[in-house]
Formats: sequence, structure tokens, C-alpha cells
Amino acid sequence: MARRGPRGGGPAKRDRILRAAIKIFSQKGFFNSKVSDIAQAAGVADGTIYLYFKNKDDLLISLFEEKMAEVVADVRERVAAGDGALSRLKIFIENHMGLLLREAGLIEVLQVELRQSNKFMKDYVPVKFLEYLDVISEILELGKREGTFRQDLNVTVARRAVFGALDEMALAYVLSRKRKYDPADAASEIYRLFAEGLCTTAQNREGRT
Amino acid sequence: MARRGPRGGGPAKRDRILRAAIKIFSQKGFFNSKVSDIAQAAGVADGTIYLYFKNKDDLLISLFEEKMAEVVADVRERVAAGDGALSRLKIFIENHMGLLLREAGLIEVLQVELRQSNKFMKDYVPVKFLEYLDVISEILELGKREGTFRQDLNVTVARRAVFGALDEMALAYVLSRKRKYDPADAASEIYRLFAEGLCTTAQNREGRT
DNA sequence: TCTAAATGAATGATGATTCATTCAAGGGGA
DNA sequence: TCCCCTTGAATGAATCATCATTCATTTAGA
Repeated sequence: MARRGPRGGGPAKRDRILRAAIKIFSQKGFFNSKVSDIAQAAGVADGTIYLYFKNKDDLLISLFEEKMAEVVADVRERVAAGDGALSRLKIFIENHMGLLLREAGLIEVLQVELRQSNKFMKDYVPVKFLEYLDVISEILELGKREGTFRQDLNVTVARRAVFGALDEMALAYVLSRKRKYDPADAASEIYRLFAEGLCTTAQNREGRT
Repeated sequence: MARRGPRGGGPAKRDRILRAAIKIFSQKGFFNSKVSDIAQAAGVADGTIYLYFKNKDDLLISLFEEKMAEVVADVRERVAAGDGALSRLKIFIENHMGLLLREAGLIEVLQVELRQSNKFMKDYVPVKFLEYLDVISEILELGKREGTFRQDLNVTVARRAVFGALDEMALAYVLSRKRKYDPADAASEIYRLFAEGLCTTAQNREGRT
């Protein structure tokens, strides 16, 4: 019963399909991808996909959740190695931008499809994505406890601001065919931006509300 | 020839269609919206839409460009009233979050559809969106000239970080049905975040790179 | 009456999903 | 060792609904 697949198939067939879906969705977008394209890319018959996934939507959602779970587990581990909130923040930011190179296809899918799905799939709650945001919260909370970050920092807003800044940079990278900037450089700029702010000196800051 | 429409139609029919499109797209998303839904919402026959727009894609793109043009012109005017870079930045941020209340439907469409279109409509360049980013650049450049902002600030990265943070907050607002936060509060938090950074004191900042 | 605008039914393509059929691995009997 | 069976996996052609788009016809202002 737990057969590996007659045609001596490689690793689990389900995973082949998931990989193929990432490839096709990242190239054409969810709505422009045909199930038969994915089947072909996976080297599988159209109908086979329905043995592993309920339907096309389920394929996309499984992809989100399963792959994001890996990303979250990975970043958690990396961040834990950092010493103090600033160091951890730096690691988080560098890791996020690094994903652009390590997991290009996945990121391209997340970038453009996650929003759609959040908004229009009636009952889909992006659990794993929220966990990713939680990692940021934890860093910010640590910073407050340590006294590194302002006590009046609004974590709910700040974590989204950090994520949003990263996400937008990643989007710019993904959209520009010419790859005109280096993700690592962008990462260090963004780190400074949050750590130091835009201003030159503390004086300027006091000047306004 | 420049008839107003037999049925004593209201303002320009084209505009009625554009408004209807915003409404329908914001509710269901581009791909799930039928042209006939839009026609119905506009009080117009299906075919009429094709008298004013080349096709469904063109309808979406016209919507982006024409409505964004209004938004850009408006924010430019408001920002110009600010005195100095920090004041202008504050106005920009407040205006962006304010759009959530003033132009809810439009923002919902932009939030989720602009990315898709950027990525998958082969030759669409979101000119008006880029102009919106330019408004941020201009503020940042001004800050550098004034000496308010760091001389080594990377404007290309920073403008996207600012936009990204705002966009993400707006998204969170649009997605949460419960409307759990006030856009105006979020605006002031984000302003402080960029103006002051995350840290408590200058000392902490110097500590790391 | 003439003309441009508007209509909306009909067309044609597309593509998700189904399901009757095929395939092949493992087991048991000779 | 060699052959059948049985069974679940896999297949992919056919189905069927869904729209975007067209265009012959109607409408009403000038």
C-alpha cells in the first residue's frame, strides 16, 4: 500500500506536485496557471493532483502553510542565536532578504498570492504567516525588556512596519527583472533605518511630535 | 455626439463604470469579478463597457492610473503645505492612512490587485504609483538638504521602507473586519518609528552596526 | 430621418474536475 | 521459481459550467 509509485518516481509524489506548483504559480500567478500546467511540470497526470489535494485552492493553501512552516522554523532557529534584540533584529532582516536568493520561487508566490487569498478565500487564516509576524514581536518585546527599545513602542504597529518594509523591498526585487540592487545591502539599510531612524541627531527628534 | 446618455444618466457614463468596477473588484477581486457584475452595478449593459474600455484588463488599469493620479495630485498639494521634511513626512503618513477612510474601495483594490498586475501584465508600468513613491523621495531629499536626515540615508531603500510600512498597516486594516485599530493612531506610531527609530537613546544606537 | 450610443443574447474558448479504465507490485498457491 | 489475482495508485479524455467579448438590432437626440 505505501508504495513509492510504479514509475519508480523520485521523492514523494505529493512533494513533486507542490514544487511544480511553486514553479508555475510564481511564473504565471494563481489564476493564470492551469492545473494541467502543474501536472505537466510535475510529470504527473492531471487527475493525480486530485488524489493529493482537494482542489486548486487547496493546492495553493497547502503550499503556503507547509512551506511557510519551514521558513518560520528556520528563522526562529537563526534568530535564537543572536545576542540581544538588536542583534536578533539584524539577523531577522538579513534572513528575510536572503530568502530572495534561497527560495526565490516560494517568495514570488507569497508576495503576490498571499494577499489575494487572505482577502478572498472566505475562511482561510494564514496561521503560519501570523507566526512569522510573531517572531518579530518577540524580538521587539525582548528589546523593551532589555531596555534597548523605547518602552512606549507599540509592538502591534511596529512589527507590521518592519514586515512591511521588508516585504516591499522584496517585492521591488522580485518585480525588477534587472535585479538592480543587492538584497544584502538593502538589508543593512533597513536595519539602520529601524535601529537609528531617519534623523541625524537626537536634537532633531525632540523638535517635533 | 457628446450626448449625456439617453436614459438621462447621471455624470459621465464612463465614470459610473469606473466606480462600479472599484466596488466590485474590491469586493470580489479582479479574477472573481464578472464583467456583467460590473455592468449591473453601473446600471449599464454588458456591451456598453466595451465602448469605454478595451477589455477587462484595460478597465483595471484605467482605474489604477486615473484614480492614483487624483491621489497623487492631492497628496502633493497637502504635503507642500508642510514646513520642513519632518512635517511633510508626517503629513504624507497621515494622508496615506486617512485614505483608508476616504477612499476605502479604491485602496482595497490597489492593495490586492496592483501587485498581481505589476507582475503579470506583461507591459504594464504603474506610472502613477511610481509618482506616489517619488513624493516620498522628494521629502527624504529635502530632509537631507536641510540636514534633518542623515546624509548617508539611502533614499531608494528608505522610500520603499516607508511605503511598505504604510502599505502593510493599510492591508492589516483592510483585512481585519473588526477594524481593531484607528488609522490615525497607527499613523502617528509609524511617524515616530521613522523619525526616532526603535531605540531608547543615542547610546544604544552607537553600540552596534 | 439620420446617426451614434446602447443593448443584451449568442458565441466560443477555456479549463477545473470527474471517473471509467489501465497499470503494476506484492502475495499465495502450485 | 513461476503465475495469477487483488488492490490501490495513476491516468487523461470527456464533461460541463463559466464568462469575456462580439455584433445585429434598437433607441432616442438632433
